[in-house]
Amino acid sequence: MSEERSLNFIEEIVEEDIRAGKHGGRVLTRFPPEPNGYLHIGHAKAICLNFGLAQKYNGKTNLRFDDTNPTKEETEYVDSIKEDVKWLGFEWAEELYASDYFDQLYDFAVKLIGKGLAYVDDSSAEEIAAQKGTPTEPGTPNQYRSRSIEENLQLFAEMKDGKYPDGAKVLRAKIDLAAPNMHLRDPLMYRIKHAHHHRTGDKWCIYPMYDFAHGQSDAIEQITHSICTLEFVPHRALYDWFIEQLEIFPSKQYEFARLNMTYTVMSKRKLMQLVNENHVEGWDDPRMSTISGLRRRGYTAASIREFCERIGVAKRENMIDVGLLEFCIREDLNKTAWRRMAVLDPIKLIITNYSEGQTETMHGENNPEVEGGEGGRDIPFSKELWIEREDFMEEPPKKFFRLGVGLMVRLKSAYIVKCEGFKKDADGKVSEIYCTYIPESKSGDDTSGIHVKGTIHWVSVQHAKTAEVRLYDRLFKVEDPSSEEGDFKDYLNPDSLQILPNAYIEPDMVNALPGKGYQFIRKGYFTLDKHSTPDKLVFNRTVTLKDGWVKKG
RNA sequence: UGCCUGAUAGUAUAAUGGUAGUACGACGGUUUUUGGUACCGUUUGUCUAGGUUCGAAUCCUGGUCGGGCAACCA
Repeated sequence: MSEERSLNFIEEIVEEDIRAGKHGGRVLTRFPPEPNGYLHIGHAKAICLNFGLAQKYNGKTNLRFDDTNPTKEETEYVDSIKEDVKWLGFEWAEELYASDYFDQLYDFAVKLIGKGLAYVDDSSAEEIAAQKGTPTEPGTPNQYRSRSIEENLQLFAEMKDGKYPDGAKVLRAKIDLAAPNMHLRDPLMYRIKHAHHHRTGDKWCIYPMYDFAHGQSDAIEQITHSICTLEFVPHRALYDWFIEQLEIFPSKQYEFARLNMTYTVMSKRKLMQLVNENHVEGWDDPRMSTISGLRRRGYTAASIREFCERIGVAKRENMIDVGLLEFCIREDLNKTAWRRMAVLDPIKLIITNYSEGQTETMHGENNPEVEGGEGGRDIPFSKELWIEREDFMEEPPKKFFRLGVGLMVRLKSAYIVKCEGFKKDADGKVSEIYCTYIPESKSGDDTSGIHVKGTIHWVSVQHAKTAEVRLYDRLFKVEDPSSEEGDFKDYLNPDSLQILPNAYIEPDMVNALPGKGYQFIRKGYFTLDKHSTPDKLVFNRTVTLKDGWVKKG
């Protein structure tokens, strides 16, 4: 197959570089998360991009933790990030940390001071902000800007040695206070933070800023293509400036548009708020856009990779319909999930002409999408069955292919039945449905000659097992909660989780495997929740089946 | 008022001066022991005004609209 697939703009850059013999054709990318939260589907896009690029062009990818702010970073996050990247199916060449380079970064800073390109500033944060000017007015230099190299060297060493409290001094690059690009107006390189670092402990009390750590780390690792999101475009000039002045490996930064998805939020800050304020059960709540949440919900790694492939990579702002993610998981699960029957909202159906106490064993295949069905399982059948309440109507409309008095349906993998009547309880609610079955219509051995439009699922009352089933809906009521008036949490969907404590499942489901997807026929795809136990089975609905039946009138 | 970016069906994404294509969605149909799947079909698009050219989504100029930038965050 030589199916021609078009390249995205980053692949074009890489191919051009390879063609030009840049770096001897070597490709080395990196995925550089800050370990201050859990990874979400937006990170998955970056992961697939970075690792995918390396795979495609015989390169490698480093996993580098951008841990330059000790007050926000924790080992718990490091561990979850590694787990998520692995689960997505990628292997990094090296596991690295920006904090591994603190000594080297310190030397880089000394070098810049020595070149007269950095100075220690005693101003407060407010003063520095004020002196930076505004986008339309240039900044103004202060008295510290003209300190001698010797004085700067000494002061910076003292900063490192812990002689000053937090905020007393910073190290700044001496570039241009009138630069149109605000990031070039003498940006901060180091700040004092007497804080414990999750890896370097108390060794340091000064920590480099992002701009004086990221590009330098890229250069140290000899990253060829440093890919990040659009908000870093204005940082690129600084990225290049430091590399040039330091005379280190010329890594290049390229930017793509981050992923936005409808009906969710995609920033660690907001996701953390949802967790901390208990709007969700945790970072891995199945409604969260986190990788761990999607995994617990029943999404497969393959479906997420496919999603990242389909959304593409470009430089324009985008808002992806969450429906595309749902399409990807349905497409995957349709081919792999075993079919089972479960009744979520039960009502009893009694077959009046079926003998009391009689049972039969029906057979159902595991997966009709696969040749041979991938084997099958036995399904016990008896006089009393649970069926879905919505599969019966007292006054069915014209195209209702389910039950109503006088209507016939096929019970999946069993007999055709005809509805003869029903009973209501004291509240006027339908409590039992009465049918007769057609003995000649047994599945696989049907000589009745009868053809019905509808097939419904069922579970034998005396053989049914119970399970808790959790139905998830979108977390927010609006497409883009972040762009709405007021707080994004005002737009949370109050009905995003519906718990059904007593659903009936066919007995074979006690053998359900954790991590495997099942299709509850006609209801959707489900998977075992992490809190499920043999005594109390708990299933999460991953996604519904596409519903082509639109009620009319 | 400055600088940086971007603009192609509803949503994404191709077409790299030469027939505007693909996917998801929507709509309609065929098949079906899941109103699922599969298959077939239909629908809708180059922000705008000029210019260059035999020919412009693509190149040039002006405008319009969107996003980002003034954290001791990344």
